Amino acid sequence: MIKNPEFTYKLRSSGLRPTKQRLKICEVLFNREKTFHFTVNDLAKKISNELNEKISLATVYNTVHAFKKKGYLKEISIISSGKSYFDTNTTNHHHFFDEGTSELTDISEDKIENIKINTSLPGKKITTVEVLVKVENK
Amino acid sequence: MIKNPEFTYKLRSSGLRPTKQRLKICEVLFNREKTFHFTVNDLAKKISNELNEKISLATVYNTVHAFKKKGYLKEISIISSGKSYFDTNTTNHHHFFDEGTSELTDISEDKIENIKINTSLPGKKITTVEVLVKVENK
DNA sequence: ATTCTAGTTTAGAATGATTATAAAGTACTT
DNA sequence: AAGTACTTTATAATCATTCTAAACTAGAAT
Repeated sequence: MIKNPEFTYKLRSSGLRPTKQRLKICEVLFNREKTFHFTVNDLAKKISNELNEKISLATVYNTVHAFKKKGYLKEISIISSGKSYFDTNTTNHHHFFDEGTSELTDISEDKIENIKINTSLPGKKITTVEVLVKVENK
Repeated sequence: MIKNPEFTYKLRSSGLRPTKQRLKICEVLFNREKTFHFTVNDLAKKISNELNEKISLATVYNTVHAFKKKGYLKEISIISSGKSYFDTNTTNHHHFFDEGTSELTDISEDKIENIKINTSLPGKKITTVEVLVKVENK
């Protein structure tokens, strides 16, 4: 259980002012055992449940992005710019994603060797395994 | 090079009326050698370049969804519902994605055996490899 | 302590992708 | 040729996200 002073230090040492909004967001995000997966909206809701005064949605957005830039958060998902991508290749296959150009290229299934997953979720069965290989210019 | 009569048949046989809009969209999507990755907007632009009369954007959306439902298109990306997901786990790791509940669960990197990719893109280097394991109820 | 300044927060407007609506049009059966 | 269910369409509505510009505040300088 990390406490306030530590968050203050953490923020300050990365060049972010430890405002009360940011400290609160730290508490919500990092005072937990398990990983937290969330959308900005999830987070905003969680905050307003735990707090009397509210933090502006814009601030939550700002903070999440600031934390991401400092490496305290990772953005999951691959192409998540509010657009859906479609593919005329409906077979199981994988993708290269060029981080510079945002271009996708197919990787046919047989180019990636059988993926062994040594863990499982109780009561669930696997439907698909998708690999995304992110690339950038050499 | 698939021709119009074949698309007409294809559509009809899956219960979709072969309207001229759908036939045009078929041409744009399926008369090509390489896989086509696109957003609805990309597709709409491509159509209006090749066509005098325009097809309404709503129709392009409708058609893409109809084709997806029939299995003629695949939606790429993993979580692409116009939201970004963030993760407090900033280490390299993978995910289970529950298609029923949309929940994400981490898979730590050591639970998936080293992935061999027997292909490459010229001039590019790999930065990350992400695996998404989609699951559903047994 | 007070002042100053750059960094922050905020409400609300703006944007962009997507979905909903409901009226007009069309394919296909009879 | 007519009827009906399926389609298309323009436009409005919605939702996530970003922008804006004014008010606020942390920490440095005085």
